Amino acid sequence: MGDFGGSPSGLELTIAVPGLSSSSGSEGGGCNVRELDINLPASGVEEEFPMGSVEEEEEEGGTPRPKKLRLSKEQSRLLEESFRQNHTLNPKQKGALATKLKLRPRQVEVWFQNRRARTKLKQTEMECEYLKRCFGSLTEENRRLQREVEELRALRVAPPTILSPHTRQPMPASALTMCPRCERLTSTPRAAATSAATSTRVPSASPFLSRGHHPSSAAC
DNA sequence: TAAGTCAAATCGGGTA
DNA sequence: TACCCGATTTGACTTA
Repeated sequence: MGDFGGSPSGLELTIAVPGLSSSSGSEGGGCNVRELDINLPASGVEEEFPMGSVEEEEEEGGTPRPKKLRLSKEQSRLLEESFRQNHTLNPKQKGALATKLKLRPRQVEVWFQNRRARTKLKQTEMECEYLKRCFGSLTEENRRLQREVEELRALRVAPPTILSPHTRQPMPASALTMCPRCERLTSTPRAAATSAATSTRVPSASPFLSRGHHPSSAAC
């Protein structure tokens, strides 16, 4: 069971979560319940209202009437249909629907309340799943950035002397920028030129130097 | 047959 | 006061 077209308990979900398609579903695996048609005076008890109606107190010695209403498929279908059109009912609609379904208005009202609750619960579950996934990817991203920070800190402890690729002169770290595409350190020709005049450091290799980094990047 | 699931119904509080 | 909502209870039904 478990979809809207046919299922009495299918949930209509409209959650707007990127990358999530609303999979309604599943629930009520056991809705192949015995269709006790509460509208039929089968047990000779009720005509208008199925159970718990105001006027019917238990008649002694009679066949025990079902204690709990199970809506027929047709009733559920009509209720679902009307729920799809409107998630709340005004008193007029409620009365009309109740008459149509041969239920008490209160029962229609309760059905809509429970239906709204189920919809909300389902939406909350889906949001929860989505947020879990967000948390996972953000944790991963955080780890990656932490590693990067540590690597950069290591560079600061023993400041590398980087040769300008343009002038072959050592340049200060302040003249370096990060290429946003390939995430390597690089320098602008202007910075390299100015650094050439001031720096006197001995060259050493750096794994972050822009050797072979992305050539078409703007920062490169 | 006990445990689990689903949905109808109830209860109590908040609100327009 | 009627209505809604969240929490809870209750009973029908399924499943392991």
